[in-house]
Amino acid sequence: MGPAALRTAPSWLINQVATHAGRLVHDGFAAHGARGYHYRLLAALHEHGPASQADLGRRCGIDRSDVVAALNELAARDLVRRTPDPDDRRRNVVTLTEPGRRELDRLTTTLDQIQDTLLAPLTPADRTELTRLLTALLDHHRQ
Amino acid sequence: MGPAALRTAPSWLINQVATHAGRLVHDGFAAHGARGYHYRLLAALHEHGPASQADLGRRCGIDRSDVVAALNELAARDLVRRTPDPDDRRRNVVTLTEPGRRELDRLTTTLDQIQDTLLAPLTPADRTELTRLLTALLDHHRQ
DNA sequence: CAGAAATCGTTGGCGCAACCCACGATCCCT
DNA sequence: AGGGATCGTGGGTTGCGCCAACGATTTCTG
Repeated sequence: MGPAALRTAPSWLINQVATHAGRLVHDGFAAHGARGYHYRLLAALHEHGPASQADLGRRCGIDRSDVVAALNELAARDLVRRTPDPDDRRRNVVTLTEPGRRELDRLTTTLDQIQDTLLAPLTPADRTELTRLLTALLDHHRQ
Repeated sequence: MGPAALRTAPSWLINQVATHAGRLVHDGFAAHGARGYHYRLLAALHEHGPASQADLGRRCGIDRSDVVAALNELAARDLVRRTPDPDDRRRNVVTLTEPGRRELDRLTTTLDQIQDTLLAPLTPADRTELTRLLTALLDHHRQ
């Protein structure tokens, strides 16, 4: 699959692997009625505590407008609570609920299993090496 | 950017790097009025010669219906020619035109430069290693 | 302190990639 | 002669990443 001129291009390889990984994550999350944005938001809330929507967006690298939609869906399932911020009436304070924390745990478990599936063909040393290389790329291309 | 729980997950790292790479490719191709599908189709035509649309789709891993749209755009710019197949009237024979070959050359040059930009922080040995690891993942996840 | 500038939540939109389904036309195999 | 597969095409959907604009509010600043 894919022209030979591309099969050796790292940008192509990365894209293909990312597509496969994305399918795994998508399917795994879909079984819980969730998607990537939901997990990111729940995880960010769990790690740094309640935050405004704009802050959440910055933490997760999600656009403010997309945060709105994802939070609507999370709030509809009571995984998250939106409260007006008394100190700044422009803001909402978003809080992780107890069901939200449990759902996050389930999604995290799913995600861990996916890592194993994804990295199945690699030795532990190779996995470390891959992480190192990807991290180096990411750090460099992040200013 | 991104919850800490994700920052070490390979699926996340791969996705982030793929997003950066995708932006580079997108911008580079956009300067030529092209996108990923266009390049893939042109490259496949150049490598294996004329083909039916369905064959092209299989070569490139692009859905038949998406091949139609992309070929419409390529044909409108005379980069590709669609001819009814005399041996099978269901099929079109898609051919790379001379302008198409030249455009492919330009896109290939652009893509090569992008690889350098993308892999800038890695030593030659690291680049080889990254390619090896990604290829291993890709091979494994194709049954 | 008043007015300008920035921020926040929200709505609505765009593009790309990857899919799916259904149709009529055509071909292939029994 | 039929049934089943294949082909091109048109119509959708989803996820993710963006951008523009708006009214409400807060902060900065002159």
